Amino acid sequence: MRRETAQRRAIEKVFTRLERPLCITEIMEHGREMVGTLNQATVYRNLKRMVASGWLKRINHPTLGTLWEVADRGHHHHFYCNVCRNVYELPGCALDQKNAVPPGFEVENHEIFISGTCKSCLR
Amino acid sequence: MRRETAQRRAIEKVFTRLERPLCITEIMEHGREMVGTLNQATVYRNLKRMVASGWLKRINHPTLGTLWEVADRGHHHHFYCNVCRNVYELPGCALDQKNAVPPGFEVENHEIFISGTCKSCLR
DNA sequence: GTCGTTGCAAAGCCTTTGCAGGGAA
DNA sequence: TTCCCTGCAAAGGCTTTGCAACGAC
Repeated sequence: MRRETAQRRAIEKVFTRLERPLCITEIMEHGREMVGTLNQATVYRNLKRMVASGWLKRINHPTLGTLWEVADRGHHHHFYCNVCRNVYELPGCALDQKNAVPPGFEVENHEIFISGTCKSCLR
Repeated sequence: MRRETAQRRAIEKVFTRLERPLCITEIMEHGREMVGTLNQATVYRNLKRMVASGWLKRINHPTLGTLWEVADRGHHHHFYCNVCRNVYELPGCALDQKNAVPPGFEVENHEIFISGTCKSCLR
């Protein structure tokens, strides 16, 4: 049976507080503020379980490498600002599913990564 | 000055012959058919130079990890078949650029990875 | 002969795994 | 008390780097 531990609660809190996709370093840093002894192996093990349970989603970002985010946010994609290096969640989906693949192909899944300059950095 | 070597020519030939995105293992295997002593460090160094020179493009595929492909094929994206595990090049681009990002954001680049079942595997 | 390139081995990241001790139920 | 979970250290992939020898020019 699954057990509640301070480490697991800390990791969950990092995600619910920051509300954005996070890399392992960010998860470690913020998690250690709550549990000083928090170990990377523990974090990886918990992330893996949280992905398996469906609570988290693992993302392989072209620029930022591996990120994790809470899965219950509905279908969306990500924008990476080359200036401030923040990741923004893009509402909705701009993929034209009908013309995405040649006839006869069946789409099951897709990922879109957009990069550029965000609103604040453009001003 | 850049020098022509058998290793470099072999790597180039692997790409021009196979005409598809390749992982390091495939490049090594096919390259060794031409240069038996071909070393992985050599391949990585050359791939890096070929990307820097603009001849190759490095792709961080969500499922397959790092792939390299010849860059001069125009804008396109990739389809991964979950059954036969092949990567297909998708002609054109099904991204609705106008509605892709919120107003005030500027798109510079984007990548789309679609997965599903290909035509042959559906039959 | 010069110096860019290679092969080999070692090192560097990121992630996983083995193991013994610790703690939740 | 049970046995899941943690911390630590080691190991496993993938990629890069240091170095001496090689070879293109």
